[in-house]
Order: sequence, then structure tokens, then C-alpha cells
Amino acid sequence: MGRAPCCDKTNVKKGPWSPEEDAKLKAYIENFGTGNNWIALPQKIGLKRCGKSCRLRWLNYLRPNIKHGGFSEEEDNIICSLYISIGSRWSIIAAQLPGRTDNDIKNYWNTRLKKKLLGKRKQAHMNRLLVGNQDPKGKSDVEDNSYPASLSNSALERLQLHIQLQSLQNTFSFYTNPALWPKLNPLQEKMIQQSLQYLNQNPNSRMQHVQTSSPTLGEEQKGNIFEKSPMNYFKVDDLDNSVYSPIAFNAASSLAEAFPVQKKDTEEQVSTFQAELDDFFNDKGTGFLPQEGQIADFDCVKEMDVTKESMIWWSHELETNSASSSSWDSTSLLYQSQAMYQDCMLGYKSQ
DNA sequence: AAGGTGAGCAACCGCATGTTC
DNA sequence: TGAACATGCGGTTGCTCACCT
Repeated sequence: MGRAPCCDKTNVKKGPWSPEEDAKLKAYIENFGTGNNWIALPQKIGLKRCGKSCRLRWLNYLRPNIKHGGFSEEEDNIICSLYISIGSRWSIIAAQLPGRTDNDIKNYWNTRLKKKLLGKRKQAHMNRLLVGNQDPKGKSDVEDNSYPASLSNSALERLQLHIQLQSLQNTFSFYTNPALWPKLNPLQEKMIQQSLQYLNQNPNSRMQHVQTSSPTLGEEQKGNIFEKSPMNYFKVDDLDNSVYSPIAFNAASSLAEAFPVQKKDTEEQVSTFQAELDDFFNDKGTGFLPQEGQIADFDCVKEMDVTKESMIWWSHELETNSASSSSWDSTSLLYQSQAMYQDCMLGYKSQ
């Protein structure tokens, strides 16, 4: 048995509202309020409209202090920032912008802001390609310190781009809101998170994927290692010395399975790995889906005691958390995400 | 001038959640 | 406690208008 319709569909008017209808609705609500019953309201005032339609019309157009169009730069920033952080939660975004409605913001985003933002990304990408092509020495960007393609300093920036692009595509950002992480591939998320954290703490570092025949690492390296991995690890060089990163050592072995590199680190292999890693983070090309055994190899997963059941539970928790707008402070999130957005945009401007 | 196309936007639809009885 | 109903929300649709050919 389906839900009973909220009104008699055959006896209600659809389509644009006439000025007379607007006037009737506005006058009634201003005088008597909605009476907390939108369904009954149209009958009371003799409108052949669905109650939901009346509500929408009032909220989006007739209620006082509604602003239409003319979004300011500041409003653009707020919308973009929040969208990157929380996705298409238009009502929450609208709550940060007095006088704006969720519908208005949604339309504005879909028709203009999204294009504007993606246009900047595209432009930045094109700029990079142009710079690479114009290099007179014909160096690959692996060799060129200004454009290192291995997971170097720019990896941070690139990972951020991945995250933000994925946020745009998936309407979530696990970056600023851990409660939202599981919506994406948790392995990718945790690895990115760990990588970002480490690279943030070690701004001079370069990160490479390294495979070694040595089953263990030297004593001098142990202090920098969370956990040994017999064959694969991420090697992080900063300018002063080489350290071995606490980044996803167990992930490295699983990654190595996904992206086998047979010999020790040559620039070419690092470059290849880099490209493959790109694909990995982009969910394309390799189509890497970890098997159960592989999942257990990720230290991020170990922390979570992952089983199929817990993943399901985790997923459910996410849905619950993300569905409840009162479960987190959207204002603090706004400041947090605005800073991220500003960083991102500054990054584009500097290119 | 007429037809095609795409952008912008108002409104609708269906689902999820909240509330009431 | 659960069914019925009301409300809120986000995705989608379809209309209008401006621009292009």
C-alpha cells in the first residue's frame, strides 16, 4: 500500500503562480499564520493548490526579506566552502545566508557557481600542462623540481585537489568532516588523510613508493617507522635527510599488490607508480577493489577492526550522522571549510 | 526573420524524517 | 508501539527567454 496523496491531484492547479494567488496566500499568512497545517491552508483561502505548493511558494518567494539574485563574492565563497565540506545540504547552506532560500542557492550553484569553480580547476590544469610542455629541456615533471610528479610537496596540493574534486563529484568532503569519510572508499580516505597529515608536518618532504629486497629496515630508520613492512614502504625524503614515512606502511604492501613495481626506485617507476596512484585515487584505470585480506593490511582498517558487519554498521552511522543537521556545528564547519576553500583558491591564483 | 540551443529558474515529485494520536 | 499524517529536503523537470546561426 502506497502513501495516500497529500491532496486531490486532479483538482489542484499546477504551474506558475498568478499574482492573485500570491496575494491571497500572502494576505492570509500575514494575518493568520499558517496554522501549522499547510495541507488545510489552501482550502481555507480558496486556492486550488496543493498544500506543499503553497508552502514552497511562501518560503521561497512570498515571505518577507527574501533576496533573489545578485549573489555577492562573499556569498559565493560561503556557498562554495560549505558545498565542499558538506555537499548538497542546501537548507544548511541557506541557513548561513540570511534572505536566501535553499532552492535559490541550489539553482545558483547548479547553473553558475559549479561552472565557475570547475572552470578555475580546468584552467589551472591547463596551465600546468602548458608549463610542462614549454619546458625547453624537455624534462619530465618528475625531474623538474618545480613540478615534481612523484608524490612530492605538490602531492599535498594534488591530494587536496583530488579530495576537493571528489567532494564536488561525490558531494562530500571527508577532509574536513571525518564523520563523512565512509561515504567514499575508506581505504583511499584514510591513506589520503594520513598522507596529508604527514606532508603537512613535513613541508620539505618528497614521497616515493619504494620496494626493497631487504626484509627489514636499518636501525637508524626504525624511529621513523610505525610498523615494518617487509617489501614495500613509502620513502619520504626531506631536504636534510631521508626518513621513512609513517604513512600507510601496510597500505604500501597492498598498494604494491595493486600497482606492482618490480625493481628498486627509478624515476620512471616512481613516475609510473604516481600515475597509477592517480588512477587509484580517481577510482579509474586499475579498478582496484581490495580483497578482504588486503583490507586487513591497511593500518587504518586495523584501527577500525573491520569486518563486513562493521563496515555496514559504519555506513549506517554515516548516514545517521550526515542526515542529522543538528549533530554538528555548521557554523564552525563554515569557518573551517572557508579557510580550506580560500587556500584552494589562493593555490589557483598563484599558478 | 525563423528555428535551434542552452542557461536560468520556478515549481513539482518522491522520499526521509518528525509528529501526533 | 506503530500507523497515519505533516513537513522538510534534495533531485529533477519543464517553461521562458536570450543568444546564435
